[in-house]
Amino acid sequence: MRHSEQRYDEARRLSGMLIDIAGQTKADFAEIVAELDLPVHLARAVLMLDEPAPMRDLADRLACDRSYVTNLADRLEERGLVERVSGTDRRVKLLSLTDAGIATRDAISHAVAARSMLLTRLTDAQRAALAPLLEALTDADGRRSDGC
Amino acid sequence: MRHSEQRYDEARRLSGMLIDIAGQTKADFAEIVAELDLPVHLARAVLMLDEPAPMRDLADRLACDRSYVTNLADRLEERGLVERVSGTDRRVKLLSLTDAGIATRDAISHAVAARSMLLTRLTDAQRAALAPLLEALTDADGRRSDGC
DNA sequence: TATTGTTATACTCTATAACTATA
DNA sequence: TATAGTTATAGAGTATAACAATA
Repeated sequence: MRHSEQRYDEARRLSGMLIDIAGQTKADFAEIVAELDLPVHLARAVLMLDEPAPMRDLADRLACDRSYVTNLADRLEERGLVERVSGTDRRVKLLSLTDAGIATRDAISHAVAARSMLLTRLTDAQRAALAPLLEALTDADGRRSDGC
Repeated sequence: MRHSEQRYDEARRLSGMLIDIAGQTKADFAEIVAELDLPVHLARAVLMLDEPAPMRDLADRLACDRSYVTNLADRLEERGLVERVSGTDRRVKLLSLTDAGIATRDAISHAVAARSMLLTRLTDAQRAALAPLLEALTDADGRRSDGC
């Protein structure tokens, strides 16, 4: 089983690095938004609200339950970052960024741009080489195993 | 701020892919070990026990509290996969794989080797190109942001 | 006194189920 | 009847604090 062990070692080494790097990426994001006093989930929701969106859509995009989106929306509203606005279908509530929410979103964007490991540690050529490899690895099914 | 937005978009796209891929890698691992009826944390601990190790070491390597390692050890022991053996320092207990534990570890290894996305979706040349990019991204500090 | 492992407990995160209002 | 959001609650996962034994 020598061959299988070599294959295992290579897979373990690479996937270990991938998982570490993704973990670092998440941790960097967490650190950036912690300075804005935001838990990661709230920050992710803010970034998703480029356009006002039904809470149900948020639940789908974050891959979590509607009840948890209610929880997130409550906390975002307490902080004055979003407002619930009614849609034409009166069952639906859209989450819409307030001015403070827009400012927060922009602050997150700029901080990520300034500090991302992907930008600070790789040259343009390296990033150009990385992108197609990641695309090859990305599941065509669009299976999102991330999220909640 | 046009330039900053472009940088942000590129960082977001790449880090999104990285996080997705790492998530898929973790999900694949979870699926493999679920077939062996093992939660991910127990499986990770089994893979770490190539050599018998003090519980404290496990806590460090898994980046979680000693009390949680007690929990993991209890569950691994219930399944007959590890034994607690005393070290020369009688405060210390080493976790040591039983024969069943060794068989389980090997089963995990082989299944990972057979099914890893990294091996099935990338050519040898692509993996060779990926490795140095991941190394460039890997934190020199060895900061482990993964774990518990 | 400091460290290992254990116990009991509490907290965070997230989901499930039941409910209301609207379609 | 089915869907959007809410509420109350429960479960998993993990940490904290206090403790016993040993160094």
